[in-house]
Amino acid sequence: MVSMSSKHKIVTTTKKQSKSVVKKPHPFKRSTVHPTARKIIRFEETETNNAEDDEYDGPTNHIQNNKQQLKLKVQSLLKTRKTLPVYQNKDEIMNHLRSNPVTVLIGETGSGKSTQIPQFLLDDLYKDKKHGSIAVTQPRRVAAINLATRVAQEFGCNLGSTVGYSVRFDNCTNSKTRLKYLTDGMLLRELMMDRNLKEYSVVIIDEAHERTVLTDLILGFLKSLIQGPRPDLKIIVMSATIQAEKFSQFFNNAPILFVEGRKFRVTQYYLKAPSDDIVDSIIRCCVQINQSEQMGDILCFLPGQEEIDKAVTILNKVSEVIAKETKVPLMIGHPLYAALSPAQQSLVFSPVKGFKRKVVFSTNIAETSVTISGVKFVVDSGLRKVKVWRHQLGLATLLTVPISQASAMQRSGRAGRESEGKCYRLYCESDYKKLPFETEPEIARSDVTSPVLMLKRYGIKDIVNWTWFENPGRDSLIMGLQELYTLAALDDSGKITERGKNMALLPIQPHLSSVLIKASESGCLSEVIDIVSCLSVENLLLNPQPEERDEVNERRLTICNGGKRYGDLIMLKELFNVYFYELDKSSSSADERRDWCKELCISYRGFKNVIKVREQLRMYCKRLFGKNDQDLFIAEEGIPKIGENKDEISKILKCFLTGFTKNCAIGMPDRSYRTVSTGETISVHPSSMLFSNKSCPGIMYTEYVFTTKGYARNVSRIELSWLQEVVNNGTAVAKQKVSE
DNA sequence: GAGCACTGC
Repeated sequence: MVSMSSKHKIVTTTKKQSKSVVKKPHPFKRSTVHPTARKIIRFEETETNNAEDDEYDGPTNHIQNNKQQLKLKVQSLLKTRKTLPVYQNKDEIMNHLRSNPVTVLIGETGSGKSTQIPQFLLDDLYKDKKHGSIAVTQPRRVAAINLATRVAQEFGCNLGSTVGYSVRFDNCTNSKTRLKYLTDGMLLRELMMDRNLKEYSVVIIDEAHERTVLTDLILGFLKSLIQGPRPDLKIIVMSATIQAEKFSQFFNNAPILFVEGRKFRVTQYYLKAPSDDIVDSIIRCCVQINQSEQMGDILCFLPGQEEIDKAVTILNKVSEVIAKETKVPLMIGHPLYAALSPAQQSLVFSPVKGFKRKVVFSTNIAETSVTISGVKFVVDSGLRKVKVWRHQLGLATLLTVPISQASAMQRSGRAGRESEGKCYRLYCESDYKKLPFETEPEIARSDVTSPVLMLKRYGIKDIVNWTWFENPGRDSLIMGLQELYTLAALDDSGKITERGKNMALLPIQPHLSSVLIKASESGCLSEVIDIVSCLSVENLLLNPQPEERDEVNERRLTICNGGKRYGDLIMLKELFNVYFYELDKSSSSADERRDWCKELCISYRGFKNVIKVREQLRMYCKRLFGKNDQDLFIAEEGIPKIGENKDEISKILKCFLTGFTKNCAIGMPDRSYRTVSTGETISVHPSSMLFSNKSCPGIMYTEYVFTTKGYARNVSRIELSWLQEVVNNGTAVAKQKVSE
């Protein structure tokens, strides 16, 4: 038990799952777990696997049940609720929550904090006939939806009535909603529209320990609210690990409550000497587990796709040989990372049949976002990949770095969800002790242009001294402010401009917002919306396997005549046109579109998201710029053929140039490119349409990434005269704003 | 001739 100073109240809980309910597993037989334990884990799970995520496809017509059905469901669920640690300590917890404006609640996995506490508070609201509703924020969409669904059942209402949720593209609430689960991005958006959050009497920040940029921002806003216009607002910070002190101190030493969860013991094993080949070590470890341990699946954490693909290939080769020679289970290796198609991802959830053992090689995705049942052994490389933003250079670097102790704990915990487990750490115990306690928060290594714009939109004058939960640092903030000034979102005095206000409301990064606004002034909004939509969807263009790379490139080039000459932005528009107009107009089935995506190695699911983003952007543009359907739909008469219209292409690319003036490089006589900002050499990324085209006078790119060397991604050809034009106009805009 | 973790509006 954790000991804390007297100001902190400790709530211990009821008996842990006793050993007696877990039958001792027979060697090489899947261990049996007490049915109650399984139930709790399943019901309490706030996360879900990506297979379900794939099923989820935007606004859904949720099943409406009648009162009798709802009541029956409530009764059947109540039994399970009563076994939850939070439920059993209800009175003690509620006394604290009632008597303190801010409470930090540390609840381990399986404690029931995310489902039960909001309901207790809801009961209070009704009992006391109080106004206002409860917001519970989540870092992920799926979690918000699943929690709301579960809690609506427990509470006995239809989803979207008293209990509802709100995530991008899907608002499932009505005027009667009193308990709302929402992503932290959604709450920030609500804050922009209603600065005092007057709708709410309670705000709960769940999973605060993950320390996403958006969660950190919300914490800052909440503190300024309770110190100012909303002293009555009740705040509960929920976290899974021990960052409690930091949260407590931020909120003037708010009390900390501990609620134990239900989890099983995980034994740790370390290497005697450090490993120099992590893939080799991980394979050896799996083979060893397979030979000496009881049945149960293995989950391995590796830093990235490269190591994972390598490990899967080796394991599946080795495993077959070993299983033939000795009487051990056949190991089946599966990769798991975000860039895999949903179908490939879902393979990790299907249980293996027969005398086999599933081995999943995963990135960090399995640390929080995806839960795989049946895992009894975790093998941890102790490494992860992290994107670090260098604000001085305006460039992102992708580094492989050691994880933190908190992260190592989280990874090993994945072995103890259903029964006792084992965790093999492929590093020395002495090295473990040298690891940082906590992962560096995201905001400290991210581009803060967008957060700064949000604060400016909210009316914060002194950004550096704002109530930051974690101040990203003066230099980083000043770079953000400068960036916004160049985008004409701020004027000379640092005040937000009308343009800046619109930029803050658009659901895309500031640079792209700026491009969109320029496009609405230049009369090419419809085309630019299509391209921006493609750019804001991750993993739209997948990497072809090496053996089919040339073939896929050839196919893409055949379709994209404009892209061949003008680069990747125009290519995206050409691909969009085929997907949206040609395939649709020939009334082709979904299958045909799916095949087309497959042939070109494009994510089908990604394109569906592109359509959603496009719809949303069109709606915002109508509202913000007073555009009507005609402005937007004018290009839709007939099938647009962007590749044949030179003037149109220049117009579009010039719009992008206003947002990415800094991201340009000039062609040198030796055919290399030098950036306009620092004069450094930059290479066109080999995935670009312009990779083999060495004759551009200049290039513009939306991303500058350093891996083995500096690479420009999403590259377009530009004329040097355009650059001059835009720079002149840009200063003109800034000057005009000052004189206003 | 590269190869990139994860979210969110």
